[in-house]
Amino acid sequence: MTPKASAELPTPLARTRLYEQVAEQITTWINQNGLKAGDRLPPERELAARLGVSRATLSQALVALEVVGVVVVRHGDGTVLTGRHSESRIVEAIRAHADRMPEIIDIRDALETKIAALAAQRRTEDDLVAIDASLDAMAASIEHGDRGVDADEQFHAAVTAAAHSDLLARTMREIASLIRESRIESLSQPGRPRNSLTGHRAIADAIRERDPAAAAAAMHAHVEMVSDVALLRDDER
Amino acid sequence: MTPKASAELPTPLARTRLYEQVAEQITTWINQNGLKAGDRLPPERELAARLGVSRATLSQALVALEVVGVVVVRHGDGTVLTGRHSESRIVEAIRAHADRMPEIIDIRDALETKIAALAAQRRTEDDLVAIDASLDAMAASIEHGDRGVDADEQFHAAVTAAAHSDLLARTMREIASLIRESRIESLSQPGRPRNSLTGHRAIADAIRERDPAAAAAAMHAHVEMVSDVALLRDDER
DNA sequence: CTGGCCTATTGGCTAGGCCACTGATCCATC
DNA sequence: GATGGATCAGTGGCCTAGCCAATAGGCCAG
Repeated sequence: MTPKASAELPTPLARTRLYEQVAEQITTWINQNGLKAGDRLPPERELAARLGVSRATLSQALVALEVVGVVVVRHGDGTVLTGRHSESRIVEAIRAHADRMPEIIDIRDALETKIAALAAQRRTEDDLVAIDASLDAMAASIEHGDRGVDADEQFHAAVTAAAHSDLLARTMREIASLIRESRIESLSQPGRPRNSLTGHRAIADAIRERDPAAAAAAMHAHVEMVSDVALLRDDER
Repeated sequence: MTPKASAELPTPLARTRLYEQVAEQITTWINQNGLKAGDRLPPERELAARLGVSRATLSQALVALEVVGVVVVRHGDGTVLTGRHSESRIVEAIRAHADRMPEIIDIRDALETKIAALAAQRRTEDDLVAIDASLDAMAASIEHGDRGVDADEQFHAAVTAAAHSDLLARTMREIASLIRESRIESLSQPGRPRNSLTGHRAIADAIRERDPAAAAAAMHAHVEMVSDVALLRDDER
């Protein structure tokens, strides 16, 4: 059988489910009206009527959008749009718990310490150049009275790159936005940026010397230092 | 503001929607029964009845699982499992690179070492009981000439729970399937299960003694030991 | 101004039902 | 024997109708 089947005649036929179309319509509507994070969708009953579908179907569409991270449905309140469309599930879950700063520090410590150690073992000359550049950028930034948030991120990114581990890098990226928040808080404290820079230099030196243990220790100390701002807000740990 | 915030009163309250729990149960069930791609879920009517929810709710759960890519629901036919489970983007990316065993070990070392240290600080008596139970299970399993893969996972899960960090636990879960592969490989080597058990005991003891440094060291040694099977296949590290 | 209470609004979930699709089987036709 | 149509059981798609539960905001007593 299947004599020729030359041309692609069979055309599997795109069978879409209603909820998919509804979800599509909703996102389109959102974009057309330029709705932003925090804005509310109409009540389910109304929206369902307006779209000409049952509430059950609309509900499925909302579940889909919720899973994808476009909206968050709040019982008794309504359906609101989320900002950053697709953060990882991890991040969403944590953000929901609000003040998880201690946990963020924990995982950051876990990952960055290992990253520092690996960087010390694997760094190339190019990696070193990138790290040094970020150090200079931070120094200059502080000189300008800036907090050096960007340069700080740049440094950690450079070290992460030097570790040459995709998995670790990706995982760091997943929780990056969470870390960024704690970073800003920390660097906002007086004198913090300069202390942070000192910590960075110690880490960079250890990496330069290819000393994994020292790099890990320096990074650990750095993360600890950076974290106590969080401890101030939440001393139950 | 933030008057005291002493005890953990606020209790953000984990409000989960029913469909989420249902989806969770289904995936759990899938894993427990070792269902693979192409296998079929029971009919909606039956499954709904078995789970004690309405068909509408089950349908929402299926939509969620479909969006995440776990299953594909076919009108008139049934619900079938797809290949690549609901693995995170990280996992997918890594798996694409196939032999990333070394990286898996890196991140596992990073996370589990920290988890062990935290567990030593935070473990409750209940945690200890769970850990000991997994130890016993593994011993019994080995006695039966088994490889003790399940008990091994149980142990690590118990330790992770003892660390009391959602973020860390979730991240571990994200890469769990990756780790599982390396685990099976390792435990398949002759004598490995017994060595592994010894390592577990050392970790458990350190946690019992509330000695974070020792726990971290023991876990690190354990991960290293477990890993050299990977090194055999890939010594470029 | 605080705290308790009420109520309208809005989502959560269920029950039950009919329709549409799929696959297997049977059968008439060629 | 092969082909194509009809049928039927099983399964998902979607709907209607309705009650429950959470939220926010207003009102009132202290």
